[in-house]
Formats: sequence, structure tokens, C-alpha cells
Amino acid sequence: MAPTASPTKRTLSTADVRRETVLEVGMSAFAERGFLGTPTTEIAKAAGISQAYLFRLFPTKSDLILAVIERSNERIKEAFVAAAAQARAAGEDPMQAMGEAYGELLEDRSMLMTQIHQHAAAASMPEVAAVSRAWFAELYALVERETEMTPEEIHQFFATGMLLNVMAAIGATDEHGPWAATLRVC
Amino acid sequence: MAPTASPTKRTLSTADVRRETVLEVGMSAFAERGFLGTPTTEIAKAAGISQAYLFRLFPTKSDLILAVIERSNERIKEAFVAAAAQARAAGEDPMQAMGEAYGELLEDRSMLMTQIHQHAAAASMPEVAAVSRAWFAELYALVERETEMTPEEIHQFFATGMLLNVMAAIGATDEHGPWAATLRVC
DNA sequence: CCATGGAGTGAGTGAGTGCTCACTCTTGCA
DNA sequence: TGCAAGAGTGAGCACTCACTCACTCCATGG
Repeated sequence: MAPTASPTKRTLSTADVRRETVLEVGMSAFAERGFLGTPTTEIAKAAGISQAYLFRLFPTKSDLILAVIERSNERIKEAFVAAAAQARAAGEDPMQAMGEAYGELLEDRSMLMTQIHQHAAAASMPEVAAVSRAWFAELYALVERETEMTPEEIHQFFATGMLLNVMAAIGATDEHGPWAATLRVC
Repeated sequence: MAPTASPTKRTLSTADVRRETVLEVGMSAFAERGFLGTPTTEIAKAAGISQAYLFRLFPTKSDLILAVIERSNERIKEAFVAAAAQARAAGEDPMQAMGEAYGELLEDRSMLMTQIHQHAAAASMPEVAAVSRAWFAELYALVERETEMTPEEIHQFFATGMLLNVMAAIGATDEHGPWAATLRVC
């Protein structure tokens, strides 16, 4: 999308706003084809800017990838915090609320796939591995703080999450058989 | 490695043997840097053949990737079958034996990362997604047949496996804190 | 002993792909 | 009103990568 329809005049936006857009479209683009599988040209086009300017906003592709990952992780954390707070305010069980929050999160395919790609990228990008670990640590602390789960329950909470991630990533639905139906329960 | 040390004479091997070698080195190469991140030249060099010949053995890179994935899945299945059979023969619990078998499997980093990359690749390669689903179905049937686990137990078995995969992929060790220690228990 | 088919390769090729540079246009403000 | 600072880009450089082609060498059976 061009900034404006008029060819003689264009309205500029700030770099921060552009960065925001790039992160948004970048996340869904990367989700589809992976970090290495998605060229920067594609993201630039989807964001409505030139590739040259994309590289002004994010000096390297790696920077962009990291930013997308961090944003995605941040979003998930926010969703959990919100769910817990809401449950607590309503006098409900925060544990169940967070489980349900994850179920809703899974609806967002680009968020989901960013998680998967993040784990895959960790092997060859040490910074990604570090970010992932930091995020797991934060999330763990959050769950520990907001719920009364035992370590075993927390383990199962995370384990179930990872399994649901994978089931969604490989496109397993209940129609694929009882195995899928069983493994996909929350 | 050249077929022979002598420069004037070389001994040929069969295409099948070469293919075997390629799958072997391909798996560990892909494991490190991912399917898209690993060029075919690198695999050819590691296998001791020319890139041109690699493409005679596997007509496309995609074929090679699929073959590597299938081989890795097959190996894991074999390990489970063997563990279950062994436990059954020794009058032990096949359920625990299979859990332990997975623990040992995790030692093999290239096997592990192939799993992770497989899930990530599923998004953009429908054949990979299909192979993954078929493999999950087989593995599920295997576990159902060889153990007396309830569906809930099977669910937890797979979920724990996925979590351990991820923990290993992001390089989380007990030194990273109690969260890692808790999440890494089998 | 030679012909046939398979093993194996050097040297490309075209289509990307990350990233740069020199440059133009817009906007806020002194 | 002029101008510095920032938004934004066209064109292209240097390099990579999957894949090809024409070719040579080796082994085997008739």
C-alpha cells in the first residue's frame, strides 16, 4: 500500500510506526515460510516500503528476526498476565484461565509458528537460543507466581503447550484419527 | 574422503551405499543449520562426493530432506520397538522402558534437531506435514499396542517428549536455573 | 578384450538474496 | 522562508545456491 493515493504528494510516517508495521507483517510472513525461507523483499513489499528502507529500520535480517521473536514472546506473556489477572479478579482459578488463554493463543497461527521457528532457529542462532531461554524462565516465574501449581503441574502445563504447538504445526486435526483427537486435548 | 588414497586409481561404490552415506551426513548437517540453512554443496562435500552426483542420487533437495526425515523417524520408531521388546522379554514395564528409550534418543542431537526442523518445515512443505502426521499415528499405535497406558498417559508421554525436545533445542540445562531443572525432568 | 552401463565430476547457469549507495522528497522549526 | 534532519527509494553489487550438461573413468559379462 502506498502512503497515499495521490502520485504528486505523499505523506510520511515516522520510523517507529513503520517498524511496527514491519514487525506485524514480518511475523506472519516468517510464520508461513520460516526465517530463512522468507526473503526480506517479501516483507518489505508486504509492509509497503522499499527493501532499502527496511534495512534502514532493521540493520540486518537477523535483527528483524530477533525483534519479531521478542515481540511474539511478549504478546504471549501479556495474554497470560491478562488471563491470570482477570481470573483472579473474578475469583476464578488462574490455572485454568491460563490454560484457556493458551488455547486461544493457538488460534493465531503466526504466533504459534513463530514459536516453532524460534525453537528450530535456536540451533544455529545463539542469540535466539538465549532469548528463548530467558522467555521460558520469565514464563515459568509468571506461572509460579500467579497460580498455585506444583512443579509437576507446571511441567505438565508446559509440556501440553509444546505438544499442542506441534500438533497445530503439522496440521493435525481430529479428522486425522483418534490419535490426533487424543493428543490434541488440552 | 576420497574413495581411495591413490590418485591414479579409484574404487567405486554402489549408488545405494553412497545414498546411505549422504543420508547419514545429511542428517547431522541439516540438524545444525536447518534444511534451508544447509546448502547441498556442504552435504556433498561431507559425503565425499561432488554436488553433481548428489543430485543424481537425490533429484531435488526436497527429496533429500524428505528422505532424511523419514530415516530419522524410522530410527526413533525402531528404538521404541526395541525398548518395548526388551522390557517385555525381561518382564519389566514397557511403559517405563519406552520413556527411558526416549531419554537416550535425546542424547543424539542430530536426531533431536531433525524432529524440531521437521515440525518447522511442516508449515511450508505439505509433504513434510503429511509424513509427520503419519509418523505420529504410527508411534501412537505402537505405544497403544506395547503398553497399557491410558489415553491420558499417552498424551502425557508425547507431551513430555515434545517439551524435552524443545528444552534440548534451546540448550536449556540445569545450570540455567530451577525452571530448566523442573521442565527437563522426564 | 571390448562393449555397455553405471559411477562420478568440472565447470557452469540463471535466479535469487542480503545489503549498500547515492540520491530525492517532506516536514518541522529558527 | 530557508534549511537541517529525517523519510524514503531505484538501481545494482557481490555473492550464494539449486540444479544441469557434457564429459571421463571403472567394472563386468559375453
